[in-house]
Amino acid sequence: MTTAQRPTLEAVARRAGVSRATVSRVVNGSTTVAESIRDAVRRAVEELGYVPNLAARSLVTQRTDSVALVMPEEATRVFSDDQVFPGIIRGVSQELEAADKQLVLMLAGSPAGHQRVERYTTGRHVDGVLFASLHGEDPLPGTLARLGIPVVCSGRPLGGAQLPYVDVDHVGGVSRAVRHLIEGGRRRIATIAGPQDMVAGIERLVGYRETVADAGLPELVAFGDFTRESGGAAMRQLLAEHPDLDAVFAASDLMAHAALRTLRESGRRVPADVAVIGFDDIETAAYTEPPLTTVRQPIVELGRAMTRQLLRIAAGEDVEQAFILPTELIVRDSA
Amino acid sequence: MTTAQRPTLEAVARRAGVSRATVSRVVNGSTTVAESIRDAVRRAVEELGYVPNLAARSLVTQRTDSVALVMPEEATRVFSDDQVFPGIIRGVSQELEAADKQLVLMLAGSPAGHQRVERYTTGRHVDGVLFASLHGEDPLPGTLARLGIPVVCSGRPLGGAQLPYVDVDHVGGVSRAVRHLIEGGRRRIATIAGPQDMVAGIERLVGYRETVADAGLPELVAFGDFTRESGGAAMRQLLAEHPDLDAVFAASDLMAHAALRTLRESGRRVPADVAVIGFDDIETAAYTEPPLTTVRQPIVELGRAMTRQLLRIAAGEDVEQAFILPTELIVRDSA
DNA sequence: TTGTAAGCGTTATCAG
DNA sequence: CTGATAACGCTTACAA
Repeated sequence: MTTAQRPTLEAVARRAGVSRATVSRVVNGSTTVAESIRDAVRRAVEELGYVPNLAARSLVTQRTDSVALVMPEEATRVFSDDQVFPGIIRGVSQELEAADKQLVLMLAGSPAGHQRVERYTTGRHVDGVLFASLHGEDPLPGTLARLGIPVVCSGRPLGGAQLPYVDVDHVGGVSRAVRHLIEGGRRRIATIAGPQDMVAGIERLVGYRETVADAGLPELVAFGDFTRESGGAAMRQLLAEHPDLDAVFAASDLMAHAALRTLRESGRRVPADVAVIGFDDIETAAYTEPPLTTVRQPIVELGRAMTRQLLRIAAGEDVEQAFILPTELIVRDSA
Repeated sequence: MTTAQRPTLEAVARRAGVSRATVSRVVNGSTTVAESIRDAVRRAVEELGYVPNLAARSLVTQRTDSVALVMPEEATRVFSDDQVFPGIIRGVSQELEAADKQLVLMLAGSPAGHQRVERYTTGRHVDGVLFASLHGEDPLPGTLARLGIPVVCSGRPLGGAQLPYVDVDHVGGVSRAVRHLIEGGRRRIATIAGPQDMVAGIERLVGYRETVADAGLPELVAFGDFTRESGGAAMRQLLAEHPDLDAVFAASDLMAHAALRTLRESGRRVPADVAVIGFDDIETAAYTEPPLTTVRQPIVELGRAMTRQLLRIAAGEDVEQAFILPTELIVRDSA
């Protein structure tokens, strides 16, 4: 260890011939410092390569200038080629950078991981916590909120907790997609629904159900968990149960992708025999065979919006409990 | 703000009827504490819901128990459906969790972002820094190493710095792939190379060049930047310049995916007319049309290996400068 | 084995 | 506008 002693405020103060307090003021941009002294301090900081010790600072300010982003991990999908989580990370990261805060990423898959997250976040080691897409009714967000720690979730928290969240308009997007199928003359429209322990899975199914019901069409439902593998299985099940289906809305692009392949293997042409629409608009969607019509959700923007809300809460502002971003139907060749 | 005063060591000490030092010992697992006292302290900790203040702790220990993972961001590919970066994040995260350290994620795209990273990491706010796939000759890793801050890179650092790194066997993997093409009777084997300011791009091209040269075959090269879009353009260029090519090795699966589509649009059949092999083995590879033969790299393991090396360095151990993980050819239908 | 006490590097509160 | 000085919560010699 080349313990190149880092310069402290003290060192800078000596060099600049002022007190620690003054250096602190300059470093923190206080305006009540004489021009000449400020310059001298700045020079000393520069020459010594002084960088504030954040631990010392946060010990007294009670802030850490860091924010945790908690993601469920067990699901392989977190980092499969689904771009949802990476997109959120990116949006969060952008917004945090603008606010000069650090992103602490926590994957909470295993029970042990979940405990770790709990200990860390309840321990006030971060100024706020962002939850990405929870499964089931996780009590942690509520607990944190009760402790006064700023929290924002992506997706309405299940279990009825009144926590601020940001989400996309699932129902509207799905409804738009299903209506597109109906307008295209489809009458036996099936859906490959997502997991029913996640808001995204639940709401997209609601959107499907409402829309086919409004049109007086039957419900043809199979379930998946957003992954390709599950999508393929669900598609096979649908074909077995309803060989005459003429359209499928899949609650994720990955499932839609697998459905495309399953349909091809079963001898169906897309979209001639069966129209397919997905949800997400991942990059792959434009490259499937045929290119996938899908519902785009502004995922990076979702991450940014979550972060902005969190920072506002941390700053003591009031924010609306729900913040919903629009979705958009991207029409390609599959429907 | 429900400033529910968090209990401090002091509070626990009072409650347990011992000194702060003793509580500290128990909390940190010192063995030199009497059984009975330990239990009493544990109970007090439990009852008060005490969680150590990390800032205070790191102020005295000079450790932060956190590690930074720096990734270039400007490239859209960081969070496109390329699974490289997410995979690394996951591996790093797993290993860090085992070591009970936090992951601080830093995207260093813009010059401003890069500066932020520099300030933060040189400021010793983390116990070590992991660099994921740098572009060009970034001086930062070397600077940090000189400051005595543990550093590990993914991929041999360009510019000749003697820094510890972990990488996969690019050359071996590509060589294996190209030989597979040759064994399949291909003689006009082209490559869509990656960016030449990244080790992965450089080494994969080297692997191609060496192998075709050994076989006395011509070099047919076009460049991309690992993205789908660039892969499509490169494929078109190759077809224009060498309409008689009978195989393509693309330095990334995304580029291979786009090549597949471009070949189809040009009326070529894969693999009948042109065989295609990619690199990465992203999940999508199994779902392309036709399914993509590719070189698999153990990307999560890469993240884990980087982290393990970093932790060893931080613990004062010596580590080998290069740690290379094997790659594997996954044969599907495209070649 | 346990307690005392001295910092760790900042910021914040007062005087001056 | 500037400088002492007291926290902030914890670890760690050193004593007892």
